[in-house]
Amino acid sequence: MGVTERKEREKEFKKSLMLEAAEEVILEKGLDSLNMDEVALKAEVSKGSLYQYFNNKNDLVLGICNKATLLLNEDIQKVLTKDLPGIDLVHMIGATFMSFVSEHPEYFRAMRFHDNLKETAQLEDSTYHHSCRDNMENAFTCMVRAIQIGMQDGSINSSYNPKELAILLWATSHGMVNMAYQHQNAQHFNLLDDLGINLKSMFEGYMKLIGCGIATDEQKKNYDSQSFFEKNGNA
Amino acid sequence: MGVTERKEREKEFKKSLMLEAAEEVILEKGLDSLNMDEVALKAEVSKGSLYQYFNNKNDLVLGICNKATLLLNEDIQKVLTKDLPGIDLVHMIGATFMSFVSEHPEYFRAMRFHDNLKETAQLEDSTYHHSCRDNMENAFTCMVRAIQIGMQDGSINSSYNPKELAILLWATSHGMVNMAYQHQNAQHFNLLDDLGINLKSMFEGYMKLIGCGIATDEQKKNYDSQSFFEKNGNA
DNA sequence: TCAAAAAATGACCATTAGTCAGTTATGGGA
DNA sequence: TCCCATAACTGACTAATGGTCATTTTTTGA
Repeated sequence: MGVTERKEREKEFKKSLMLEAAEEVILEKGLDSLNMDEVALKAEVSKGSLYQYFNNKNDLVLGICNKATLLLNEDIQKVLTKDLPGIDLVHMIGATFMSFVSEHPEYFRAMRFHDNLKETAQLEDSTYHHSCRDNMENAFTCMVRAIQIGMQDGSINSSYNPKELAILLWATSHGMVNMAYQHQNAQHFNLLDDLGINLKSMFEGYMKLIGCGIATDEQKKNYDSQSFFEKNGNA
Repeated sequence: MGVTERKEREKEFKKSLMLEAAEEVILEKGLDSLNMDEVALKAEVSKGSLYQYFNNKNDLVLGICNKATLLLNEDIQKVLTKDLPGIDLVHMIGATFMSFVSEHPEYFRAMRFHDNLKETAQLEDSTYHHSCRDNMENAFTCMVRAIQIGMQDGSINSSYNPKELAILLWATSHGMVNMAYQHQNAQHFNLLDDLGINLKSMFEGYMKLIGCGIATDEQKKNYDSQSFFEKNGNA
């Protein structure tokens, strides 16, 4: 028969239409003023139908976050296929994240929404939570891989622990991307206003910073390489 | 008489009581489930009174953000009074931010709320918006000063533009602080779970990163020092 | 053609931000 | 001390919106 399979496909298709309607609303009015009645109207279904496909409003937004993390993860994985020194892969992963957010601000909003929900207990009743988390973990693993490649080919200082370094790069690049997002999307974000900003070259500045550091050579001997994580196994 | 002055003081005092009530609610239930009825109840005033002191719910949260930014700014300014090399001042400013967020998660939430509102038009009808912005700008200026001091005393590489470097450090340290916040406050934030984390030493890792960079010496000659901002004045 | 199952609907409910007409408290002048 | 004008306070009310569910419509397979 294959009826159930066909229904499943149709269901997924209808879901995707509803997600697209929601994305449009977010692009137009922002995530804060997303409301279910409007999504239903835009998707040309009733509110009740909407709730047949999504558990609740959070679930709907996490559905968008799921698309976002899938897309980002795909882009980042593609970077790892390139035959380049590890440091360049790290660079490209960061640049990929940067342009992803610039091109899809509504996806970044959905991803921040997911981060915010992590503070609450409401995450469990979404079908998308685990998928979003897995996608981001996968992307993070790509960063670790790029670092490991760099340590092997001699382009990245191998005195770091790869995963620990990945965490630092993950956190700092999120900070950069977030600032870029705000500069692009927030009317009241003034920090960069009195400087002519080119986001691409600001990111290059970031890469230079983590590449070379800010200390003078005289200072550098004061730094050592010990891990910043507690060792679990010792007394 | 001084009656109006006294009334003004009393009004400020009552405002502060209401803000404290709101902070308690945020600490207990999180910012998302903050509701005005509960704040009114906790502050032992009617809802109507609450709205006589604050324009709306956003205004109330920005009132907390105002306290937060005042406090943070005060802490950061104190750092600049120390007689230390500039690089150490930068270090201390970051560490100050880090422990501020760790000790006052509800204040950090309010600050993120403010950042989020910057994307909307709703900011104008808050009395606190400009104050919050000024406080953060002030803290940012402290970072610039610390960098300038470091360039003069030879502890920071002076090939950077101080303000541009401050922006990079501002963004990246926000990223670090945000990750630390999530690790401490979000049940569903798993990224650091399989590592024993000590936030203080993770921050040291960050300082080492921006201090020394990640590249090998061989790689470093590939970086140059050009500004990442467009020059405004040229053709 | 028909009955059972699945899907869709929108009126309805509950919560909560924000309002406002009416009440109470305050302060200064007679 | 009384009185009234002003300021402060109150909570019932409205509007908006997330979420539900009894009913209707559509689909399916015999």
